[in-house]
Amino acid sequence: MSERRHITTAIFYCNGTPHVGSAYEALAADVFARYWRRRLGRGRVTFLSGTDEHGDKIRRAALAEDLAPKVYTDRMSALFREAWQGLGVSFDYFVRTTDPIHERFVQEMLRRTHENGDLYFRDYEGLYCVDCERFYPEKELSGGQLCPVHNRPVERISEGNYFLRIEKYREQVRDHIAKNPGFIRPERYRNEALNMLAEPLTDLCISRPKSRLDWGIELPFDSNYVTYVWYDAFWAYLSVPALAENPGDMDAAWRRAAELIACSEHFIGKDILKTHAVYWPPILMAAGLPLFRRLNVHGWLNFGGQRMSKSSGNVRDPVSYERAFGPDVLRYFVMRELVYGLDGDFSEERLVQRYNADLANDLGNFASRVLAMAQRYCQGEVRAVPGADLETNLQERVGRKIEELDFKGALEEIWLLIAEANNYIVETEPFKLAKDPANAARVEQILANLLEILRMLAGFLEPFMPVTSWRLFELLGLNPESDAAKAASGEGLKPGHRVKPPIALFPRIDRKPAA
RNA sequence: GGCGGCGUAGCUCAGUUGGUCAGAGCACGCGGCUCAUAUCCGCGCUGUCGCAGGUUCGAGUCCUGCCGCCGCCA
Repeated sequence: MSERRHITTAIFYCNGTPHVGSAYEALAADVFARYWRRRLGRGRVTFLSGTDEHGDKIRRAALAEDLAPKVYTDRMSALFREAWQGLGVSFDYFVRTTDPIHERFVQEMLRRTHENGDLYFRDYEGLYCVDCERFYPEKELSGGQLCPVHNRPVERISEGNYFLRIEKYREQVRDHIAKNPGFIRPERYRNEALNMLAEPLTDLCISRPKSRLDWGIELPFDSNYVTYVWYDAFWAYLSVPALAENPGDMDAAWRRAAELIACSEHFIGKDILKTHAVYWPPILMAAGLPLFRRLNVHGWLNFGGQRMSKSSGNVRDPVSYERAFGPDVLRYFVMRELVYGLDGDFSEERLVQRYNADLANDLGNFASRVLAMAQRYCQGEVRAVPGADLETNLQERVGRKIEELDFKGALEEIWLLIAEANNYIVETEPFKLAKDPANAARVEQILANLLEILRMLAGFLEPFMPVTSWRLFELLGLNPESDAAKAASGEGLKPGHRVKPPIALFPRIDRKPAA
């Protein structure tokens, strides 16, 4: 089958540093991407993240530090890229909206949309909030002339601008959502989207006059204007990967973009549901492209019960957690603790609890005791063919849960296997049998089975905990690259294979480390 | 103003279409084992499932009202 997936995180607006909330999104998308890579093969999956670098707010932030916008965004964008890399986020593309390739693609899109006749020019006068980068109708303003979001004065601005006809596509979009239950998920967000599409839409203003703001992509048909930042940013999902293979051939790139969007799984936060459920589909249609495959909407990550945000000052640097607790720990925590789609709470105390209970006591200790026994009773050698009676459909159950975005449930399934395996040790008592040489064969069989379970665990864990998975494969004397792929298949350990002595993968944390 | 969600053991939460669903994990207590990171295994513990009514043979599970949080739209 020619099934493909194009998985994207939001294109992060880089006027601030990455925090645990944005990391959560990148991590969820990464688990999903890693899962599909194993399922479909590397060549059939692309995974993209990136930064959104145009617009007034960025220009002002740069100005405040006395920097040229591009110099400023070079720096900010690198922070995101490095943070994701530090967390093991395995993107294939990290797209910057200031990338010349992206800009070229956006201009092509503008040309096509213009030719299709869905752009028009008109004068517009309204009350504008610089921070929101949008106009407000008078009745939405709070306290007379204040922006309802930022509580600061709006400016009256009159200017000609280009608009995109989106009301024209509203019925079509609504039908699509109504007829495709999985298109927006979880379902609560699908219902909200349908609600938003119940009333007529105001056409989207997609330009800014250069006289007011020149930090943007120039319209190919009017050099006095640049695109509005939102309109530009959506296309980061497609621009660079579409042009990557055929830098010179716009028609080929356009066909590639059509393929990519049709298999796109967007991961976004609920704050940008409207832009993605209501605006993005008509924008695509106006450009003559198919719709994306799915929108996967997640909730907020609170910190100690409070909304995590730059303004409340409780943002945390996600990478510092990896440094303090070790690789994969933040990944494990947010995937295991939070229900995708719902708001969740993040706290260091919970993280330590999870770490000790699940990682140190269950997973780490299990690996340790199995490898120790293999060493002590079999000199680190596999001496029997692992039993065929081992759990076989776990693979399927875990996979289904990941596809449904039930990351928490998938991990619970995996931990059930650890519990069963621990139980198996208690029931069979290999450490007792080993005291009598007559039981050697039985002990060797039990250990072969246990090592095989460890091997399967290493495979199941890879999407969630890539470093841990890697280490487990190494401890098992296997090659993380080549052997990981067959982890869950029947190709298990063979007699004669040697494994290594245990190391403490997750040392218990007795006191809170200074993070 | 309109629409929607949430409120279940000390803590964090699961709970499909109404009938062994009153649950899981953590924490706590007792017992077992000693291969293992004082880890593992077994048993136990606490709840009027926000409040008040209603439908039903039977309701966390449906309906109404109320209280307390929180979203979205306008």
